[in-house]
Amino acid sequence: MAQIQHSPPSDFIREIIEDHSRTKRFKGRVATRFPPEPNGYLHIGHAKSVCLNFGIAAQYGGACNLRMDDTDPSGETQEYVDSIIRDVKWLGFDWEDRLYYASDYYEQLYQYAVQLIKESKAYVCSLSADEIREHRGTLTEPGKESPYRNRSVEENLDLFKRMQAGECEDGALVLRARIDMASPNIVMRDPVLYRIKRTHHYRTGNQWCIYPMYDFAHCLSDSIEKITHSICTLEFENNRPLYDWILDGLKTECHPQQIEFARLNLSYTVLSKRRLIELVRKGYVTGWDDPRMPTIAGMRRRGYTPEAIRSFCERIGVAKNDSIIDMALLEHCVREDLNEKAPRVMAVLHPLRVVIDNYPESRVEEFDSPYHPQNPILGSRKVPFSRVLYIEQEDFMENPPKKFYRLSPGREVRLRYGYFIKCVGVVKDPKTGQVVEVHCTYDPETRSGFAPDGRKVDATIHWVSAEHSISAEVRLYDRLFQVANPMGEEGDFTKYLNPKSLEILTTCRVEPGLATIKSEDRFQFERLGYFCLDLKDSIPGRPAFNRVVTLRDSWAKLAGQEKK
RNA sequence: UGGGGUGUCGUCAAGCGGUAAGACACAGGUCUUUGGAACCUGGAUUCGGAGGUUCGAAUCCUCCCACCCCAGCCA
Repeated sequence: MAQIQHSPPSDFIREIIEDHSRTKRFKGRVATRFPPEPNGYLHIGHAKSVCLNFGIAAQYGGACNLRMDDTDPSGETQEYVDSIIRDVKWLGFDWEDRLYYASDYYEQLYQYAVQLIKESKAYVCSLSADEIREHRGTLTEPGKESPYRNRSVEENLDLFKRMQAGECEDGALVLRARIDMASPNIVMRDPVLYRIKRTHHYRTGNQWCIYPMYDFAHCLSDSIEKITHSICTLEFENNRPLYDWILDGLKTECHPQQIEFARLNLSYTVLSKRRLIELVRKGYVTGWDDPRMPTIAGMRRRGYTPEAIRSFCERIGVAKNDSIIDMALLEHCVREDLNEKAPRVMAVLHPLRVVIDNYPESRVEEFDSPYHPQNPILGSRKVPFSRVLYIEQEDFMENPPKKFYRLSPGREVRLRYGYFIKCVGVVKDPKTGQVVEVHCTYDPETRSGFAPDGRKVDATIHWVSAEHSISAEVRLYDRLFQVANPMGEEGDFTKYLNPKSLEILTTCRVEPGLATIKSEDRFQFERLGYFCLDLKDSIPGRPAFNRVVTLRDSWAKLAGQEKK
């Protein structure tokens, strides 16, 4: 099976890097980093950034660091660090020994701040948070200078030391950059560099009570790690002048180039950490790894493969346009990957009892059934066949419409890997009129799947032997939201949650071979979709499967059109 | 009504002054022991709009319009 070859990715960021290579801007060196804040789980949007940063490093012979951007102790935890490490690794990337923490730079960062003060480029401000906001001005009006802006270097040094020593209340003092209160760019109006926060830090404990702000910590962390290209999302474009101002002011040896790209948006879901946390906290989903979540952990549990996610991240491209990618593309990537490598097995989600009237009561046959129609390397297994079977309720219709060509009274179909059967009667529930059992006859001459007389059959349906199949739970997942862009609609986004995003089926029957699997391997349940064993919820003898994605279904499309 | 960005098919996205790639989606068709997969075909006379420069403009210039980001001691 040929691997799908995609053209080598090219985008404006790689163009910039190649330009830098030509002009020897960084002596031809390329170093990137993926810098998540450990205050939540990674999602598919992060995956885009991970693939970009690690991908670029690999492509240009450089390295990509994994850095925890942990500069705000509230909300950051070791659990999140662990999940990030697990997820990036699972995605298939390797940072070798380059796992860094901004919190490991606190001492250096502090010294840099002292240097800035000594050069009169930063000052300690005694204004309250409210006052600072009032002084900041608005989008159209310049700000006012703080009355503390011209404290002497000595006083600033002393005050900053006291901040650090824990002599002040939270919020009493902040360290600010002395830039320009009249700047049209609000970020440059004497931004706060350090704040006092007596909060326990998951790594440094109570060692520090002052913490650097993002703008101060990030550029310097990049510089300390000798990053060449600091790739981030568009909302930081306004912050780039500050990034450069700090590094210029400190005359650091390494001054990385910040480059911004558009963050990923995906239709029918939300991709902001705030919103995802809300879904988890308020119990709309069962956790960060709920298979409906767009988190790496959720998609993994759902059954998405790292290869599919990487392929998706490559195909969506990298640009500066705000965009919403169609979820259908992600699903396509998942199908494309799973089509190639998922073994085919048979499972009946909504069982309908079928009795083969002319098949001997106690007889059992085994049909050798290949795991993959195009790839014999995957091998085959034996599937037991007997007089009583289950087929999919949907595969039988007593009064079929024109284009329905599965089983119905008087019609003949092929059982996958087995005989032709013909419907000769139905048994109905006397109360409801529902068909509860279908009677068929089989043609012993069609064991090969073909009739010696050359007659054809319109459909092939899947089945399991009633006696030999095992019971399973199957969860059918659908899109989390009912609307393509929940954040673009009126009111609270949770209003648009899809009430049918999860359907739990408890009466499914699967072929016996599935009783013993233990890994998170994915299968194709023939004609239904791709399914993945749920390690968390399976119990011995009763597996639970998550539907990764359906197969493309032109019948459903047809049937849906006729309803309209 | 400041500053920073972005506008090319339904959704993404190439294009870098020489006459609109590709992918997904969609619509037809071939094939088929999965109504799957695979394969073939179809689609922007036009690039947010209006002017201008040019033999020639999605690409250059001018003006206009729309959308996104910024007034956390979050990142």
